[in-house]
This record gives sequence, structure tokens and C-alpha cells, in this order.
Amino acid sequence: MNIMYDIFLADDHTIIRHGLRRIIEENPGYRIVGETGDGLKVISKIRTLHPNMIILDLSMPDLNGIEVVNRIRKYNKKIKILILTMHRNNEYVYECLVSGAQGYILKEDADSELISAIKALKTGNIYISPSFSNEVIRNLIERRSNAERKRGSAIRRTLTPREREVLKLVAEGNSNKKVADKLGISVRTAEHHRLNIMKKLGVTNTAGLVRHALRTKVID
Amino acid sequence: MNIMYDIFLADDHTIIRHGLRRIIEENPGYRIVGETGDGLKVISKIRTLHPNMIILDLSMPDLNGIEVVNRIRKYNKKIKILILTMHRNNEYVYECLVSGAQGYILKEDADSELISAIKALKTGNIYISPSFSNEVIRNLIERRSNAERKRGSAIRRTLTPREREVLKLVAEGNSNKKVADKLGISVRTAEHHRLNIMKKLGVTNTAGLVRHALRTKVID
DNA sequence: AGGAAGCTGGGGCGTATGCCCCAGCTTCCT
DNA sequence: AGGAAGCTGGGGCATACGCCCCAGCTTCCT
Repeated sequence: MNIMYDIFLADDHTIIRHGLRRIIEENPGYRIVGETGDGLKVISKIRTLHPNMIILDLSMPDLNGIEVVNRIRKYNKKIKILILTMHRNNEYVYECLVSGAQGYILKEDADSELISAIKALKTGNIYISPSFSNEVIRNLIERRSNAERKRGSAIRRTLTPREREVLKLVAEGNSNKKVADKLGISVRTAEHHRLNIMKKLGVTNTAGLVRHALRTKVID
Repeated sequence: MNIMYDIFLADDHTIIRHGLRRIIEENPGYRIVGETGDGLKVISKIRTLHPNMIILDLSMPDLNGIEVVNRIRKYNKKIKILILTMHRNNEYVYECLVSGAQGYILKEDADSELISAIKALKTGNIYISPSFSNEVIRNLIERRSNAERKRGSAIRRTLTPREREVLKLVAEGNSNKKVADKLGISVRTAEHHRLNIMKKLGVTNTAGLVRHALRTKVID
């Protein structure tokens, strides 16, 4: 009897989950051992199923996809995580990879990309959809490793209260000088906060900060 | 028989409309001649009611409030337009004023503000809620008059197709140089587009551009 | 035929960003 | 007592941004 590679599916669309199951199980050696449409239930389900890999949609109700990645990583360091999503967004790729995912492909990609990704992750590689510019991703990864070199290992990604204040003011259109005035600190400190925020969020300019602030409801 | 000052209400919340009617009609000389909760129906309704003033909520279904202002202005130059909204946003104030509104007050303001605004507009004045920093508004108005000095009278505010392309790229985080590369134009031209967009939108930096792009669904 | 609007380029200039380096202090936790 | 994390400041530097100025060309409309 062959050793099977067990995969768990997490996606809120039932039809998509079942389509994925068929695509994957056409390939010998791979088996879907379970599935869910609820991000909150991923951990409890894999606890008994102990799959080798989780294929995860980022946009599920109740729990943010990246948060699911974090929880899986906290529970088990060995399970491979493949993100399968509709979001063609460099920052999402970055966030998922630093959170502990090994792959990121798009729902608009061909079936063959899914299989390639699964095989790549199985053998220990990282796989990112060819829809993404390698240049951009490589830049982000490089920024990450620079940041990691500075401290122990995992880059700290959650913003501090002060950083959240600065992000809010920056996203509202304040310059570093105005941020400094409003918070009663020096321009240099405001600039320092802004740079730390950018490193944590994996963006390289003001536009990225504003998008993140709006996405995470820091403003508006 | 006294001459009545006729007011039309446009707000998608029925209860609010009826509350406004009571507040306004407590004041002798003022009368609500009609109302609607649908931005698309404003013009057809005022065509037969010919009110002196329209009190307008910015966030109505089917039609953007600022677009309603534009349509009213196109139909009739004399009707006073008072914006009554929940949006405490300098850029909205600016956009409404250049579109042809004479007043902007907040739903969180006191009833007395509403009456003060109505009376101010009736006598030909412009009225902006005291909740706004006079300094900021004055800056915006000044930018407007600078821009108007350059050409005949009304500043052109709708973005051209090319400008929309540039806005999208800028909001996605591209520098002027990258925008230029992607569009096959010179950096100077990209910069020129960016500045024109900022003037039209009444913002002064990248953060404002990104916020506007997200608000108007140019990206995301 | 004339004017208005859009797209394209450039000169110049002051300031702000983005990104590296460095450091001291407090607070919290082990 | 020691370390980690957060907030605070600064030096330096290349590049980008924000804002004026100028212009030619095409397209569209009256």
C-alpha cells in the first residue's frame, strides 16, 4: 500500500472545494482527508485528521485568512500551507509568506498550477503563481530577510499602538513633519515609526501605507 | 399672504427626512415642498416643484451625491444646494463647493446649525459647519481660486481616461518613473498628469490620491 | 476657422521620502 | 539581573515628490 499525501481544503465556497477535490484526486498519491468553509474550524478539524498540507482560501467568513495561517503555524510547524485565492495582490503574497505559508496561487490560474504548487511544496520548495512578477516578490522577500537578519528570526508584524497612531495620520495625508507636530515628537522619530510600519507591512511607499490603513479600517 | 421659501429634501433615510421637515417647518417662512430618497429622481421632482433650495445627503443609493449636485447645477443655476451629511471630510466639502453647493453641514451638528445654514444660503452666503477647520477649508478654496484664475471660470473636475490610468497606477504604489515606464511616456508627463489629478481632486499628496482611488473604486 | 480640451514634453527648485547607520531610555517579563 | 520590545532622537544621502513656469501637437466641437 502506497503512502498517501493527505490534503485538507479550507474554502468557503462548497462548489469550489468539490472541484478542487476532483482535480487533486485525479493525481495518484494525493488524497483529500477533510474540508471546511469556516476559518474558525480549521484547527479543530486538522487536529484529528493530521494532513500533510492545507489548501487555504484567504477570504473566509469569521476569520481572516492570514490569521488562519498564523494559527496553523502556532499549532504545527510542519504542515505545508498553500494559499489559493482570488487576490492578485503582492502584499497578500508577502504577508502570507512571512506568516508561514509556502505557496500562493490564484483561482484564475490553470489547474496545472495547482498541481505544480502541491508537488513543489511537498518536496520542500516555495511556489508562487507565475501571474506575479518575480521581481516584485523577490524584492519583498529580500526586505524580509534583511529585517530578519536584524533580530532573531521571525519578523514582528503587528503594529504597536504608537505605530497605529502614526499610520492613521500618514494615511490621512499628514507629512512626517505634521505627524511629529501632532504627536509632540521629533520629525526623526515620526520618520522612524513610518519606516518601521512599512517594514512590518511589507510596503515601500506612502501609497502602500494608505491602502493598508483603509483595508484594516485604521481610517475611514 | 407671505412669500414662502420652498425647500426640497433628498436623503435616503425616511425617518431623517421627516425629522428634518419638522425642524425646518418650525421656522415660519420655510416650507418643505417635496422629498425623495433616490438621487436619480431629484431632477424630475424639482422640475415641477421648483424649490428655492435643496437639502442633499451625499450618500444616496444609485447616484453619487456630488453627481446629483452637478446635475442640479446643469438644470438650474439659481437653486441653492445645502449638503447635509455624515461625512466629516475636508475633501468632500471641497468637491461639493466646486460642484456648486453653497453649504455643507454635518448630521452630528446641532439643529441650530441647520437653520443657520438655511438662512445663510437664502441671503446669498456660503455656510460650512463649524466642525471643520476654517484653515483647511480656506486652503482648499484658495487652491480652487488659483486654479480658476488659470482658465475661464469653473475648474474642470472629472478625470480624463488617461488621468484615471495614472491615478490607478499611483494608487497601486508606482512612482512617477514606473508610471511613465508602464504607460510609455516620459516621467515629466506622468508627473504632469499626477499634478492635474491632485488639482482636480483637491488633494495635495499621494495619500489623498490613494484615498480617492479607493473611495471611487478606481482600485481594489 | 477658431477655440477648448487632452496628451505630450521640458526647466527649475525646495522639500519630503525612503533607507541605511547609530544610540539612550523606559517598561515589561522571565 | 538580564533580555526583549517600545519610544525616543540623530547623521547622512540619493531619489522622489509637489509646485511653479513654459510649449507643441492632435482631436473634437461649434
